Amino acid sequence: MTVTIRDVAREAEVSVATVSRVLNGKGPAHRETERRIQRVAKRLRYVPHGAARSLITRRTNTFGVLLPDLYGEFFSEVIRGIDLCARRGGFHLVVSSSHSDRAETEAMIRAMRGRVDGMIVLSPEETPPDLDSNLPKDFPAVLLNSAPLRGYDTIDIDNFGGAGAMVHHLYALGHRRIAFVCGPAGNRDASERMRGYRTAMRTLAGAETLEIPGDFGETAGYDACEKILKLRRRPTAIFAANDSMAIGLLCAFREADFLVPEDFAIAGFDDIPIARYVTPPLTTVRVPIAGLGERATRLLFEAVEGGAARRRRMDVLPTELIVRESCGASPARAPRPGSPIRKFRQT
Amino acid sequence: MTVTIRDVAREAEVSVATVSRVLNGKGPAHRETERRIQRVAKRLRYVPHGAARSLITRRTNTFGVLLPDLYGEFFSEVIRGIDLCARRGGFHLVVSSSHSDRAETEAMIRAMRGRVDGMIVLSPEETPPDLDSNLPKDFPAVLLNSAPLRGYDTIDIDNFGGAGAMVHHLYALGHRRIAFVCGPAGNRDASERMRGYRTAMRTLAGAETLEIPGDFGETAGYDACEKILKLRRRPTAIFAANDSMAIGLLCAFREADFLVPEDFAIAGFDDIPIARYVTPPLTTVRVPIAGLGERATRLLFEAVEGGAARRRRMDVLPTELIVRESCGASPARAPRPGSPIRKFRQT
DNA sequence: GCAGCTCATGTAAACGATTACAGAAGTGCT
DNA sequence: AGCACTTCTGTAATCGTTTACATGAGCTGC
Repeated sequence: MTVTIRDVAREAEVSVATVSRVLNGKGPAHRETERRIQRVAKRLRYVPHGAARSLITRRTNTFGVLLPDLYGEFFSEVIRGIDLCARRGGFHLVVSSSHSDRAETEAMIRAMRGRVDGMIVLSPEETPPDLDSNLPKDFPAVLLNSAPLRGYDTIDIDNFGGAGAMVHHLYALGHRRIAFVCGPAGNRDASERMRGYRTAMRTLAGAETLEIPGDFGETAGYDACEKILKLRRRPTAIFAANDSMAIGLLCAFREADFLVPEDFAIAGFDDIPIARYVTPPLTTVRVPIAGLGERATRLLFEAVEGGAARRRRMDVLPTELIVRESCGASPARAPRPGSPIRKFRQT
Repeated sequence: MTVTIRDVAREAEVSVATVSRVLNGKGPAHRETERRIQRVAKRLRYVPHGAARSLITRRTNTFGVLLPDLYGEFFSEVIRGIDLCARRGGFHLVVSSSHSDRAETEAMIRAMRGRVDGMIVLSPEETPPDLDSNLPKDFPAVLLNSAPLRGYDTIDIDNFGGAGAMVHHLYALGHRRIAFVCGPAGNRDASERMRGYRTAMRTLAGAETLEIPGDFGETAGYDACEKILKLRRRPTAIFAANDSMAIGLLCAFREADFLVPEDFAIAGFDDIPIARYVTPPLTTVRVPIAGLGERATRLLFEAVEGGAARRRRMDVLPTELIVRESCGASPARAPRPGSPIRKFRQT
């Protein structure tokens, strides 16, 4: 049906071995034969069959990436980091999202065997998927945003420290009633951020805790606003467990005609690219998202080359407090005289 | 090295054929044998080799997706649509971004042969990549956002019509000097949108055209603001060729203490998810982004099943004008009395 | 005139699965 | 007994490559 190396060989009146050698530039070949083979291959539109090739070479030059979901800027940035680094090493990517169904996730992992040389698994769940029973022994894999798992490299973010830093920042600005909009239950990033929030709040004199449920989506932030406005004793600052929810909050407060940061300080977490472009620009905790993907990929390259004996790594990437305007702490800008916003500020 | 079906067969004291049958649930098998094989397979951590399997079955259950770049919300939405539809049909995805280098793009296309059953190629360039010489004859492929290419299904967006609709909307709001922030040169979506802008402007009495270069990135929008403020004769409305640039504009005008929509009306194109959450919510042209991916995938399924004889399709998806607040035309909301924003509005 | 070399090419064995076909064993029926 | 039939299992071909090894031709140098 489709044209194979045999067809090229027959047409060019040589053996398949010669065709293979010529097309891969290995071994010696007569100038004339070479040209003939190239010409025939082009005419027949011959494209080598990847599966067949990687079956014999035991190399796919491909990495697998397993994500919980492809939605949102966070994941797209992670993939971007991975892709950048992978292509630099001449590798392709198989991306699969698993929709947080455990059985499906593990089925996907199995399906990658023989198609990829290594995997990056982004598993935000509290307990990482069972790689051991779904992958051959010593299969190179790196876990992202995950609890450590023996036998595999893991990369984690300092969610705990980042959340603590943000709480201290808000406290230093004079806020005492600081609400926290939680992430989804069972999500490790979410629970670590919450733990950071709680721990920090406990150490601060006069700090009043308030936790509002959420799920990392813009809508959850939007809904949280309503809940907050119903309270008798409203918080003065709201710390969302991620930027998407913070943006939802921003939007909701604007619609309700409240001002940020004057009426409420709002902070996020992640520093997704859009965060600096919203109004007001979002104070947040920067997570080196693309860097995360890049580092994972580098580790994976090491794992693929290093073999089984290699020592596993367990990195925790630092986060960084990014102060913009949504909490009222940015360095004062001089308003253009006579601009409407100036009057507004004087109100 | 890694465990194969032979190892399982040997350990379970049966032939490889039996192991294959049992593990795939095909053909009859003794209860006892079945259990034994399952047990051995689990103990040995046997995972079938994808390449080997798909070599003989001539099925990979995988689609390839070729993107120009993984950056930004647009592409992540497209992939999401594709993924959703593909997984519904039990298919995986190989995603590759090609960084707008033609040679690399075509190398990627070739590399997919034998690894995927079909491809979706998102080629925003003016001239689509040369699929014919890089794919076997009759290889199923769908082109997205592309000029029609014979032999392949193509899906396009009504960029021209959408841009025209936006211009008419702005004109109807009283704007006459309407600037357009262009997309990157050589990009088809960008040039079609520009063509729509120009054509519409030409038909409208008193409309003054102004074109500012751009590249679809937030920064380009940001920079466009500066250029506009330097003009003696400033436009009253600015139509950005995509939402990212519109968001950059929003941010820049806010920093320069101008008001949107009071001082400048700003419109975008795409309706990326974040567009309704920025301040003010962005008036834009909705492109059914995820739907685009979904439709492409459905076509691809058809192409894979339908074979070569199948008639190729050439769809153009409609766009929709989404009126929010960034052009001042939204249905008036009643400001909460006494809210600071109210005073501000009266200024 | 032949060993020894290089160069160009062919032969055939992998790689790890699936599956058509055949064979063996058991059962029921005439 | 013999036959047909079912049920289970094994043998071996196959998918499309790569590559170790063999082969043969042509050359050099003695």
